[in-house]
Amino acid sequence: MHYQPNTPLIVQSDRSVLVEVDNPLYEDCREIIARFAELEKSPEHIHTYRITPLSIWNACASGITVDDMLGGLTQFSKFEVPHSLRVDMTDLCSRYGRLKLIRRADQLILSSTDPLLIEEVVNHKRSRSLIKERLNAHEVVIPLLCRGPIKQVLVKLGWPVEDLAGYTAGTTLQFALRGETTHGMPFDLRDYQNDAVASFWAGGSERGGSGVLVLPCGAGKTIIGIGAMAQVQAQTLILATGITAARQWKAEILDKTDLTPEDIGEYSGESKDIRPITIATYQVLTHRVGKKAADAKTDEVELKNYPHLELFSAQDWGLIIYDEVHLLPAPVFRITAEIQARRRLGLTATLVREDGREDDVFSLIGPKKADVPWRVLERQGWIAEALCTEVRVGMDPDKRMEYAVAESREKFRIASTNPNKDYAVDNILRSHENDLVLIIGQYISQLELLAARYNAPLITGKTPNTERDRLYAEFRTGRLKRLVVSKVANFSIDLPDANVAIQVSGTFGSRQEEAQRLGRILRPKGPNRPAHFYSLVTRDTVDQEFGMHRQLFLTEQGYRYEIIDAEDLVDEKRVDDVVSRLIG
DNA sequence: CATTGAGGAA
DNA sequence: ATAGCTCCTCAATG
Repeated sequence: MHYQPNTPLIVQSDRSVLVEVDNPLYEDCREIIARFAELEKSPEHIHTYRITPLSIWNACASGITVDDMLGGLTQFSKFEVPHSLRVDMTDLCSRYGRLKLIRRADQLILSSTDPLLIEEVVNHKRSRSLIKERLNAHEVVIPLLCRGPIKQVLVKLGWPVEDLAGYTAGTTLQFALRGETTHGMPFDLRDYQNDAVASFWAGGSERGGSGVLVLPCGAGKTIIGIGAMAQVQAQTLILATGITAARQWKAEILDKTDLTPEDIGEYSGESKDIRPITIATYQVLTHRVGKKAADAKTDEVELKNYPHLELFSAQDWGLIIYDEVHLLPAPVFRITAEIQARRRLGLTATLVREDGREDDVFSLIGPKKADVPWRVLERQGWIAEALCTEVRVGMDPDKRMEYAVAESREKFRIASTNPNKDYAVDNILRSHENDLVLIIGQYISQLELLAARYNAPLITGKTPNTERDRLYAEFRTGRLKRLVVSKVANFSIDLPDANVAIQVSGTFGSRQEEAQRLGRILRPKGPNRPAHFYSLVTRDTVDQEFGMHRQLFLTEQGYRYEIIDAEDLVDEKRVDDVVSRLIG
């Protein structure tokens, strides 16, 4: 029976793992367990991670063995790792790859060395209908079109399939990466970018060529996508979240490769241009015709209602890139199930989806091939060091009364727009007078007040694009030092970088959003010039609870929030003096 | 024929 | 579990 009082972990048989944050070994420990466990809760002192089947299988797919996992737990665990958990994890790991999809002649075959498992698949009512014929005790034939659906079903039954059936090459498109950009800057993939491309491609024609790469904002996801394209050398379909992202892809491809504008088409609401490299928006693909709200209650996606999905078979694509795979909409899952013979690359900052379809990403796009933790890039100097602070603000008695009697959805708004947050912003701004500051929030009315208070321009969804560009340009030159932005900050790619972001309100617990917003300030600022991220929450309200949930993802990435009380920000100067000075 | 704005969907 | 944003389409403007 071993006992190590000074290590930070408590490992429990219910697959939960508790980590002491204040332990000196915390950092080392977190880096190891984050590879196969998901962070569930992150209050001040003890964080809870959970080992899930999917987190284990993703780890297996990125090359981590059960010995690595158990070794990591044992190294940092105070008490002996429960025997039942060892057995449990060993079992889960052994499930990955117990079923394999292979191709023989023109047939797609599901095979296993375990005849009982084949028996189970043949008999289960969910998988039965996807089987064409039984060959022998170890093999069944799957119709070519069921390659996606069988994987989807089996992962839900607890049997993740390793897909070794290979890919069609697609129409060849030869191009080369440039040694320097159009601006004459030397260009080369960074080491971690090369590694990411290599892990996507590893295993050659069968294993390599489908999967998800998890990378922080600012790590150069497009560059890695371009690296993968260069590896494949075939016509490529790229799916992006929006039209700005699509154009960003085009600009990057033109800048970093010898492809010309004629090679690249945009398929969006505005233009339906199909070229050897085509970049489409998720939105245009999910646009449907015919029946409207009436059939919305059925989950079943009728492909004929989505005419633009034909884009997937419009060309003989050799690679399909899914940008921001955690946002992939349902109809795109549906069509992706049918094109499993095409190489697929998913790119994302987080595998977590708020809709819980992580297992479909796993089955249909592919398992996680690699991830690069944010803190690792920070240490290498590719992204800025960030200091995150949660500022807890009190609420005045009259507001507290209003809050107490309000409906639950009103409570959120009242707490989020607590007027005392303004004073906290005053004080934060005072310590960042020479910095470029973004003030980000969720309620337009709150932002209007703040914009007026600091005489700073406000950008919302209805700000015309020309006006946005003008303000962005001014902010970039530094003539304009503070900018108030609404949720546009979550989408707009050309939003300039700042060193300071102050979040005055945010969406209900969205980890995604918090990550996006922190990403805004992560461009390197030089040594000893950290970026600052402040998140303002109203003490003892739902605002504080939601704040905690939003922070989960960043904590998982290794960021630590300092918690301070707004009252401590106030120094000898009166708040009113500060305000008048800022406005005047 | 471009640009602009309203309305709807997710 | 909101409010907000984006992108779609269609129609009206100059």
